[in-house]
Amino acid sequence: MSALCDEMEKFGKALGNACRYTIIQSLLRGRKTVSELKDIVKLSQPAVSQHLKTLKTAGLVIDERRGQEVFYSVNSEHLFSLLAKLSKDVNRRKKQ
Amino acid sequence: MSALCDEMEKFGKALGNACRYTIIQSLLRGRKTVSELKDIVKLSQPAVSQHLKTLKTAGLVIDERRGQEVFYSVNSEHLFSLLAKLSKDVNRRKKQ
DNA sequence: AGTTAATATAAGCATATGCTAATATGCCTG
DNA sequence: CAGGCATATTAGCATATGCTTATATTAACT
Repeated sequence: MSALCDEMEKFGKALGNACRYTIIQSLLRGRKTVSELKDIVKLSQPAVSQHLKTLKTAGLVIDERRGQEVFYSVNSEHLFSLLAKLSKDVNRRKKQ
Repeated sequence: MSALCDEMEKFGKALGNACRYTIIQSLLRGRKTVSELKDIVKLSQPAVSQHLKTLKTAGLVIDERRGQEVFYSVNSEHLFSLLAKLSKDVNRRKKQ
């Protein structure tokens, strides 16, 4: 399938999990460390790291190390662009 | 997790599969029967029916029987509302 | 260098997902 | 009502996903 389809598939998979959706929602309110996210979603640290890896692979989050902590934040540009593409598709549909 | 989260999770899972995404894209261009969709995504009929069931459960498509055929089309209202919710979340994020 | 804190990675396992093959259901037509 | 389509459902299986536990990495501090 196409590259866009691939992108959307990753986007969907990222969104298609309650924990990851919660993480994105949290990060939309401001960047957070892995520990902070761990407390929010109430999962083990490795589980959170794994979810963050999935989100990063989907291009939805960005990580930035500060000393021993790693801050995660949403990749707004990419998120915007995905939403824009989706909206475009939906809005230009033929009426039935 | 919340009902919205649940809704988004289903939305994500629905989108998070190349075939289902292709099906939605096709349906956005007009309603189609299961057979037509089968030819488009090049999967077996049962596989397509199963994907359609997933999409229906997520509220993304509507089915309508006409004789022995069943026409599927996108549930525009729900799709709009989901996209609107997502966009709202993304747009009201705090700048960092 | 040794220790501790924060995070990442790996291995293992249970459950979920996505297919196929087989069968059931619903609708039309003779 | 028998036969044939179109679609749905079921069972079974292979692979993917999401966790846990254990271990590795990276950075700060002494």
